[in-house]
Amino acid sequence: MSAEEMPKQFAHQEAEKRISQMWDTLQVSRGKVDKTKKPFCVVIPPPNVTGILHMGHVLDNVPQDVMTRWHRMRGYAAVWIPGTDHAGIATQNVVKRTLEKEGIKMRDLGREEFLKRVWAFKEKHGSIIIEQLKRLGCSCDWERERFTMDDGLMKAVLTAFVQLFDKGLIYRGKRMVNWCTTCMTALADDEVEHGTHGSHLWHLKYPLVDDSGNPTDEMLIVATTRPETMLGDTGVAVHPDDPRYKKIVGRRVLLPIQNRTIPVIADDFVDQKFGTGVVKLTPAHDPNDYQAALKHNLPLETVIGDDGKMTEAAGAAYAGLDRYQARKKVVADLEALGAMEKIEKHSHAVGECYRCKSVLEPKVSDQWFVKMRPLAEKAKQVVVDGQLKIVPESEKHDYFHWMDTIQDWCISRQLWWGHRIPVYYCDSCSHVTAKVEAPSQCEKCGSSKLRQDEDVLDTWFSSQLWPFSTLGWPDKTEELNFWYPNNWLMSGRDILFFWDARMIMAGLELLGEVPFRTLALHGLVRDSQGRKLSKSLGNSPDPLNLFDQYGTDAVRVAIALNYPMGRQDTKLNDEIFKSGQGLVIKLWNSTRLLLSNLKGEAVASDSRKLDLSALEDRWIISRLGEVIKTHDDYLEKSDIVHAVGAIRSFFWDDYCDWYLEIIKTRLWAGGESKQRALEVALVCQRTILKMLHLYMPFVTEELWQTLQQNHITDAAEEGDIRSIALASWPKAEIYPKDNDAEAQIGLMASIVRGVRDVKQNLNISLKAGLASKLLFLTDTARHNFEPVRGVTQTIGGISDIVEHSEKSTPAGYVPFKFDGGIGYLQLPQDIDAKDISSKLMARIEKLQKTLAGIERNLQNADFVANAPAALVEETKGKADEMKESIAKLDDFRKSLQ
RNA sequence: GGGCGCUUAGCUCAGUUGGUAGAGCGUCAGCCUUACAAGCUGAAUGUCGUAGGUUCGAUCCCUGCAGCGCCCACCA
Repeated sequence: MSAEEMPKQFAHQEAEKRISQMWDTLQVSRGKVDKTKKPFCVVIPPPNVTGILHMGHVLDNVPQDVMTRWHRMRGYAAVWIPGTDHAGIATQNVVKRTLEKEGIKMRDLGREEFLKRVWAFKEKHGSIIIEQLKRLGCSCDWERERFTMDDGLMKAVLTAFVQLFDKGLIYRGKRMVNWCTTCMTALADDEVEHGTHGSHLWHLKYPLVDDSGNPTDEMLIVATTRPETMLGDTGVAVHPDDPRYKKIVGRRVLLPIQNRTIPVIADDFVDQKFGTGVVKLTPAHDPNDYQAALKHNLPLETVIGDDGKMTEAAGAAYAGLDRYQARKKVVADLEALGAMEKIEKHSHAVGECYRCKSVLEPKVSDQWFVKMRPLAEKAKQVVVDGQLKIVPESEKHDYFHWMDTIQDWCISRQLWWGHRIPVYYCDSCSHVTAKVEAPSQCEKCGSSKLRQDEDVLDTWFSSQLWPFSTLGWPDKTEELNFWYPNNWLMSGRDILFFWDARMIMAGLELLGEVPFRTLALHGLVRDSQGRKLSKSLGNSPDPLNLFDQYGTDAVRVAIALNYPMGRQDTKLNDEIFKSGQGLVIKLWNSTRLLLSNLKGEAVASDSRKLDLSALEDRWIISRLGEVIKTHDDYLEKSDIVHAVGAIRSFFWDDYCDWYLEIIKTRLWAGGESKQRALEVALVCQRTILKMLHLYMPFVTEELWQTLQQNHITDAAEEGDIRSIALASWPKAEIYPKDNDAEAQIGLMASIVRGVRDVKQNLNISLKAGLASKLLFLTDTARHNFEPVRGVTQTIGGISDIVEHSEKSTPAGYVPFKFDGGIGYLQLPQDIDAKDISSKLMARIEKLQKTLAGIERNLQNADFVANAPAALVEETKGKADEMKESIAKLDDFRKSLQ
């Protein structure tokens, strides 16, 4: 594609597809074990296998792609491993609902048949999210794609279970767990979301009974938020020190409706100040009550079943009723009996299922648990001693707190879709064993009557192995040896505990080493009103639509520039994507400018040996070296916002607005000077493309290819030029820092801005070539000016510049301030003196205000005495300069009258 | 209930050895200047949440308060 053919715009839709194919062909994202290189490994947070791409994925994956591409270009043996998660509850529910639409009930189908359906569903939908990640431009090694239930990972999961089981870190126990009546499974504690609900506090009257069991007139009032559970009450508790109730401890009350008597016990878990200070005890349906019942030997009465409907034990009138219908009926029945003292408004936190949002029931059942204490200690230590870095550091607080207060992890789920727990029970001798391969007979008694546990493992049990299971663990593969620990992991801070923390514990326990060196956390994206993105609100933009509309590069760079690092969340709006698109266009057009000046000629340069005889060339090259360094320093700290921001402002402000404008005259003039300008400009352009490639892979590849086709080469290039993704990362050190050039161009820019300011204010055309005089206040400024005299005239639209050494403002000239001096611009004849005068007055007043502030400081003896001498000097200088400017402006204003 | 974070221009947010505040967007004014009007040039705008403290000097450090948000938590 030559300059003449270069389209005016980047046709992103067509180009992205073509470029993706090219990358596939060149295998740019293939990661290979190469011991001559440094390893770099990132594993993707595996999206749900049946999921579709949403903004959360974009947020997770853009920085991972940036880091992977960066390391690849820097010569690391980089690999980014993709894959998907079987997502137990979520996937099972999706398939279950799909079947229900066809009138098929999961339980009727049976376990085996149902699982066949889920696998079929997975085969059909599993590749969608992977294809979408490709569209996002993710440079994953697609040949290494894994699935948490593929054969290798299945083996890893079972091995992990068996190892932990054999170490005694996994045990089975009867506990009160969180039960979802919709998903019909137990959940771990952190799978519970707490929502505050407006509800009521019902005060029920339980009559005390006399010795022969007959109700008396003495009433005990109990307060409850769940009146339906009273059907399963097996006791009533008061605080042992509560003077109101001390004397009734040990007596019994009559439970209304059920008409049985239950004991009054004393326990100090009761809060005397809450409600009436009397707590009804429903051990089967409340964790506190359960603990109290264990202590006081109270029986369990299960009145709510696994499906959320009342059981037979609730009584014939209630059995089969939904728990909320039962609540209404219990309240009505108690009122009819005169057993309702009062009903108060009350709001309280209720546990909800993180998957289906239905209110959870506490339920006593046999479940499998992981002992977390010993694991947590180690996991905490590696962060304390810096083996594992958490970015931003502020997240450490939450991490430590979680580790400190950790409870055992319930890992068994009453689901079918997942890794079936590899535990075998012997029906003959009751021996329990865990094995990776299903045993055919009991290892203890030889019996063949073995039963495998019915439950499956929590999805997160397999996810926690991801950083090493994807590398082949438990086998000792060369990948595992080379790429473990991973270098960097990015995740939303919402899964810090679900996933990140558990990977750390699992990695330490099973491999004896941290799973990754750096854990980078990001906040969430919200809509323009600050609300969470959700399907139900309809405020979640479909990333694929955004890719179509703005181009994938625009979306990626917009996200990078607005990245919610750490704690803060980021609000999304169309503006950021539009400005991302603006950057794509700017990049495109800057390349067009250079190519249109080539006229098809090849430009072979060597970025190590540029002819930098022109000042502006020295300047931009100096700035270029600086920005590479700045960018890399930021990325080293995982600070993607400032990293990409540094390139953006270099590209737009320094390179486009100043450098390209300055060299235009050389480009038009032709000759040797033009050739040198092109060489320097193209070195910059190519370097900018490389740096922006991390963020905008498609358009930079397209432009890179265009440069290649135009035979624009760099002898210093060390990478594979067939794709920019394989090219070598720019080296800051080959671009000489030039402080003089920076000071000189800085001075030029300052004078030009002053002239433009005057012209704009006086409604003079920017092109009008007016004469100017300059009064230098420092020798440095005088010295720095000579080399930029020509450029200043050209860029500033100044016909002639002479030095002015007198104190007074020359007649017919208007003064302006620049860094290191005062300039005077010749005034055209035809200007409105009155208008200018008032504008000047306003400006003078503003300056005087600032000056007053500075002088107050100087007049303060304490400041002069205590502040550093250099600062005092600097402040004095500032005050003098400002006084000078004010005087000049005022002289000029007077001269107009 | 406990812990943490945030509060800076109209909006979204930067701002570390404490020295009188910046960007992008928006607004206003002027430019179709032969890469880009999705562009260029310039301008306006702030008691840096509030009340104190430390200091010569506080957006920055300390304390109280208010508002907002997040995480954790078995108060029926």
